Amino acid sequence: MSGKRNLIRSGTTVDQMVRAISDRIVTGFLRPGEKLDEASLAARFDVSRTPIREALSRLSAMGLVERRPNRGATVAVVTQEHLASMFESMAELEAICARFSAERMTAGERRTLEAEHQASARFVQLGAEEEYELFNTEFHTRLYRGAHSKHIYELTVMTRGRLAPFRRAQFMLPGRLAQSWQEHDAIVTAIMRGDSAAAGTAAKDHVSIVSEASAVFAIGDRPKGRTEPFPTSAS
Amino acid sequence: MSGKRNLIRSGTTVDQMVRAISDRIVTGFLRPGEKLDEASLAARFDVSRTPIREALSRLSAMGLVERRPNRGATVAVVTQEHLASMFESMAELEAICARFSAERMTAGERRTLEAEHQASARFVQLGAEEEYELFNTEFHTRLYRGAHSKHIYELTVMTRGRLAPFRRAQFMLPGRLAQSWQEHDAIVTAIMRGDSAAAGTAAKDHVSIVSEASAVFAIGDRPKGRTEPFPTSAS
DNA sequence: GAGGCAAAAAGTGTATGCAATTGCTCCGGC
DNA sequence: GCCGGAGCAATTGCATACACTTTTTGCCTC
Repeated sequence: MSGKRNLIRSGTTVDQMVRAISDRIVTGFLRPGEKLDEASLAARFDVSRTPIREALSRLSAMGLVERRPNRGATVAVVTQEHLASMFESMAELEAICARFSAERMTAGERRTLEAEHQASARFVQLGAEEEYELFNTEFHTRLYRGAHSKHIYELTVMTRGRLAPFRRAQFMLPGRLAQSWQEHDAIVTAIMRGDSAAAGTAAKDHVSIVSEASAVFAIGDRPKGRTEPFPTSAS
Repeated sequence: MSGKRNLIRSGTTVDQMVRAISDRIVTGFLRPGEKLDEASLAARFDVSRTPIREALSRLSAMGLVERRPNRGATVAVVTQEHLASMFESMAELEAICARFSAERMTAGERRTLEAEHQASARFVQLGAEEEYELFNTEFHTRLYRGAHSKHIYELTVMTRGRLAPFRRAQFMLPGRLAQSWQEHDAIVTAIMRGDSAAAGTAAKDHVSIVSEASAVFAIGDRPKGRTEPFPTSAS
């Protein structure tokens, strides 16, 4: 009743539903294991069941909800173990990307990577977390692209997307910005040297540290009812 | 018209459509880049557009078709490069699984792995390709499970599923059975020793060789109109 | 004759209604 | 008192109808 969808910014209806539902899951408004009734959701957002169904499909593919035929959908229960497993995978994937980047990046790609990385030092000095976070995403994307392997890229981006809800607060920790830059520096240096092994381990360590900083934010541990909006797409 | 769906064995209608369409893609009856019109497909299989749409969504998630909003779906064009990228990813993923298996498998898992592997030697002697192929799938699944990392497992199984259409003929090559067993043996030996590095490289090499044997079978290279049935699910 | 605009046709996206499956409750039997 | 089955309610799956977007086609203008 209260959900007037013409207020929410556009895109196809399904996209809106995906955003709306994933937001409610990620913010803890919908608790893990909770049943997602199609009719209720449709009524809640004032749309028909059709886009809800498709949204649930997509969310299922994203790993945020689980669907069983003829039995409806529930909010995915992400255990501490599963979360750890995802971070672990992320570390391995980033390591692969870094290794491949060290071997395969073109001269131009290397130049840009290094230049942008050096430029980001400014954000660290200023303590500009917002801007650094933005750069950070771009930095990693550059690494994924540099691997020159479309499928690795897809796997990595997908995994990052699944992890996005859990890593929001990583730069809140004091000194994290400077440390992150140092870790990036190790990766960049190794890549510039073409040292794939070093690049791989540096990348893996980088993610592992982020992992530890974020592990506290498992969905199940979050208090109910948080409603502030934030982007769920990791871009 | 000709598509009597009550003859096709059961499961939900969407499942049938997924099977039917993916079969037609994989057998080359539907060519890469070809437009998939929802209405036509619905008429062809004598169902409504609703399950067709959901099937296309799933196939899109599987990577077999590509969808663009408001512009319909097309059969995914898998280039030689993309295929190589998938095999490369597969090699890396299997390497990770093997490494983790070497480190984390329980005593029971190791015992079973070794026992089953030894038992499979019999299939090699007999030249029982069918049975060996079945065992082979199970062997690799055991490896993925042994990594004790749910997300790595998911990524690996997903990638294997995407590759399944392209690796059918790998055991047709003469001597491939025996060679495959030898490669498995190297992996198993390393895992039993707990030598994760050796297990990783052995697994990577194993996949790389399979990759070379299968690379010829890119979808684009296949003649049109092949209709013999074969399983599309990699189980 | 070429380019562009507009209207119609084709096709996707969404809504609604009906069929089928699941899970539950209630009744009867052991 | 407990277990099992039949009927019923609730919910998902599928079909059909309608709305909107995109693309094509044909006409008009330059």
